[in-house]
Amino acid sequence: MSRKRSSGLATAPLLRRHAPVFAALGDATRLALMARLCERAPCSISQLADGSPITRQAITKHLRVLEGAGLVRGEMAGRECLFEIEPEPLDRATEYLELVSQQWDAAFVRLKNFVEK
Amino acid sequence: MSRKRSSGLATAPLLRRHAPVFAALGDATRLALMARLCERAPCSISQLADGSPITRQAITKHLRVLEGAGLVRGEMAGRECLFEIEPEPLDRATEYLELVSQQWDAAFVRLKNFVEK
DNA sequence: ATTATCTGCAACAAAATGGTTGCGTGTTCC
DNA sequence: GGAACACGCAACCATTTTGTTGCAGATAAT
Repeated sequence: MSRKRSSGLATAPLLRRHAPVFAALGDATRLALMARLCERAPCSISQLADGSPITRQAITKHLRVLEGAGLVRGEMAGRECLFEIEPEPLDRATEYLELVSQQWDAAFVRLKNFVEK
Repeated sequence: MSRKRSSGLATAPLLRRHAPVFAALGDATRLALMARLCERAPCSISQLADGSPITRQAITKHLRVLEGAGLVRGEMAGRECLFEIEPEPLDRATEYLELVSQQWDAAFVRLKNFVEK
C-alpha cells in the first residue's frame, strides 16, 4: 500500500505559501487594519491613518506588507488609494490552521490509545 | 437601541491576544515545527533539530517563541525537553480568522447592495 | 489660479529577529 | 568513573522590521 505516514503539512511549498500570510497578520497594527477594513469597506490610506498614533507613512508600509501577502488590495481612485480585503488567502490560512488542529487531535487520540494500551 | 456599529474585532485586547500567535506562526521554520509536532507527538529539541539545516540553538529559540505564544509546551524529561502542541490558542486563532472573514463577507454584501441600489 | 489633500519616494535611526559559536552543566549509558 | 548525549546560557553578528522626517508630484476644492 505504501501509505504516506505524514500528511505533508510541513512541505516547503505549503510553508512558503502560508508563513508570509501569518507573518503579515502577526502585528497588532496590521491586524487592526484588517479588522477595520473588514468592518468598513474600501478605505483610503489617510482614513486608515486618521485615528492612529503612528504616521501615515508607517500605515502605508503596513498596508504594503498586507498587500504583499495578498491579504489586501489597493487601487488608486483619483488622488486617494482605496484598500479592500482580499478574502481568499484569509480562507486558505484558516483552512491550514484547521488542518493542523485536526491533525494534532488525531495524533493525540493515537497517543492516548497507545499509552492506555 | 444604540446598537454597536462595529463588531469590535479591532479592540486592543483582541489584537494583543492574537497578533503574537500569528507572529509566531509567521516563520517557515516555526510553521514547520508546528507541522512536525502535530504529526508526531512529543518530540525532543534534538529530534526536531535533526533533519534541519540550522543549529539546535536556533531551533530552541524558535521553540521558545512558539512557547511564548502558548502554541507549544515543553517539559523536561530526564536530559531531554519534550515538546507538544497546545491546541487551544490555535483554535482561538482559527476562530478569529473565521470571524474576520465572515465580517468581510457581510460587509461585501452590504456594499454590493448599496452599489446596485 | 491658488490652496488644501492625498499620495509616493528616499534617507535615516532604533529595535527586533534569526542565526552562529563557544562553553558549562546535568543525565544516561557502558 | 568516564564518555556521549541533551540541554541552557551568553556574546556576538547580519539582516529585517518599524517607525520617523522631509520633500516633491498629482488631484480636488474654492
